[in-house]
Amino acid sequence: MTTKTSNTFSRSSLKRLPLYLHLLENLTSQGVTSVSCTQIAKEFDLDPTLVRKDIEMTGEVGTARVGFKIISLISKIKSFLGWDQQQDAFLVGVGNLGKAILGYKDFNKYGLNVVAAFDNSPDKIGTKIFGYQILSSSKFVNLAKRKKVTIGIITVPAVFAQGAADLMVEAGIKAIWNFAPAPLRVPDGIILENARLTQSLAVLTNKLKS
Amino acid sequence: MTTKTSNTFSRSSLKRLPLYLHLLENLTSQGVTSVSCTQIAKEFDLDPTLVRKDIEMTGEVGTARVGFKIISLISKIKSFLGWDQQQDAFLVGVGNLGKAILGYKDFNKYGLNVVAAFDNSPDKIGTKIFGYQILSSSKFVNLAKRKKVTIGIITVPAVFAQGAADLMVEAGIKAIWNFAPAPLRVPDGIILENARLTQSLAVLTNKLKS
DNA sequence: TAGATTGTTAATCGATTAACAATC
DNA sequence: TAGATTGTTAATCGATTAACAATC
Repeated sequence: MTTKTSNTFSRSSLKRLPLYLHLLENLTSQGVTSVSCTQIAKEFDLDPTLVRKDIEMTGEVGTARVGFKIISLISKIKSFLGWDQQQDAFLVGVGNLGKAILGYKDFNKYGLNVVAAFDNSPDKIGTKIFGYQILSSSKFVNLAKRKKVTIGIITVPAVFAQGAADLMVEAGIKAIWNFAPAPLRVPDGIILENARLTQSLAVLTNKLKS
Repeated sequence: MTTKTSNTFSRSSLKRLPLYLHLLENLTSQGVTSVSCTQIAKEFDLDPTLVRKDIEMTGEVGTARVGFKIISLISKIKSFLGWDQQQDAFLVGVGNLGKAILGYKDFNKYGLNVVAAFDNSPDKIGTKIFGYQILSSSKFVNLAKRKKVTIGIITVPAVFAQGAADLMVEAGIKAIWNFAPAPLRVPDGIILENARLTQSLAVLTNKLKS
């Protein structure tokens, strides 16, 4: 097999990997050392072949009749997701959701290292939240360039979201994790990942109605 | 066309509707009264036919050469998503994320009415957060039954998530919105919607790595 | 009218599932 | 060895896109 140059994987596959990872870590803590696709699949009501293909994507190879070595599989998934090393991130918008993210220390297990938080409100600038000194958004671009920050997190209200995204693009940020319920326009080459709670809620409330 | 008895719609379609809704509301506030699928599609880089099918799902019909009446379309989408009336919800787990949800007043635009919040920690029980009196989890089942609450929101740490879900099922809750990064087991018939931030983050960090 | 857009059917594409030989 | 499981190829399924007649 030749190595693909443009590795683009399906969202669906990518989103299953954290589930597997969680299970694998639980199994490890129980002393289990190997696992089969059949077992993983049963846990999440998936087809074993699907799990096998997801794992294949990470580069891990198994052993017939035995399955996969959990320790090795965990490390392959982490490295495939980029969770084996942390990327520096700046957060813009210290409202309730912004605060929640600042307070969630586990993100560093998921490749994310929030290093600074910004806001426009004079009430917030200068205060400290979960150890983060809140900075004025006007300092964003210079600081992000200087520190070569790669990820921007947007937790501002919808109307300010595009402005925040523009700042991030200007600052040379490579990926934006957007929590604002607004459609953002970013240039080609900038990775944009929307984490819109209302979309998830839409699925729930629609099903509830039926 | 006969009316389907078991209306189950694709997640992908359902998740696009809130995007359309947001745009339509913006257009309305600008005084625009009608819109075509082509316009909507362009806004989100989608195929116009896809948008047309999504809209068809809501039951709205358009006019050839003119498009759709925005006011009517908005109301059809809202009603299709169940956002034209609110469902009562109880939240369990008043950590950072739980607080953020309690503080986000806009959820009532999305069919969700958070009426009470619960926690296990004696430090939190009895305190007030964003106007919500924090109650002991031990009161959850009785209160939820009495008030006929339909939605449960789980914002506890992963290890307590299954316990919270079990409480909710016992209390006769119909749908669970789960923010804990743990796989939950619920009986058939209970709607489970996972809002897992780590899945979204996985897509972002993987792309960043390439 | 002319032509943009709807509504609808057919084609394509990609993800999931099934089948099966190889293997430990 | 026997048989469970991997790795891989083929079939299916569902979502997206293309094609096109009807219509305002």
